[in-house]
Amino acid sequence: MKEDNYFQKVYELTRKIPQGRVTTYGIIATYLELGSARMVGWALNKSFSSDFSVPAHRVVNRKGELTGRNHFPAPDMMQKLLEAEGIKVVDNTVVDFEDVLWYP
DNA sequence: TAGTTGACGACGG
DNA sequence: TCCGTCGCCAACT
Repeated sequence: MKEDNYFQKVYELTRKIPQGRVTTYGIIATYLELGSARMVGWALNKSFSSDFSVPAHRVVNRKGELTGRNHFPAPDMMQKLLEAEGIKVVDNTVVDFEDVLWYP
């Protein structure tokens, strides 16, 4: 079990996302120099199997859409978690996306 | 060992 | 402006 691989870096950065804020796969990929946003999605997918403490619901695509909700235990879990933090979600998309967007 | 998949992003028509 | 295609790179089968 390597703790210093890029998967762990994604988890660590995701945990740093403040409550009530969101970020995108592309931002994480660029910040960690992963080379591809798909790697971030893959890492977060695996995060459910390795570490449930990763707030993956705060990571969306560049449009602000909750594309990852289908990979949660419940499809509406992601939206409920975001709304619980004060983020408005309509039609699986974050309202005022740029306003709540967080940069590392 | 090689091919396919995948929670995306950028670019072109 | 919207839709389709290509590229990214590691994990899985």
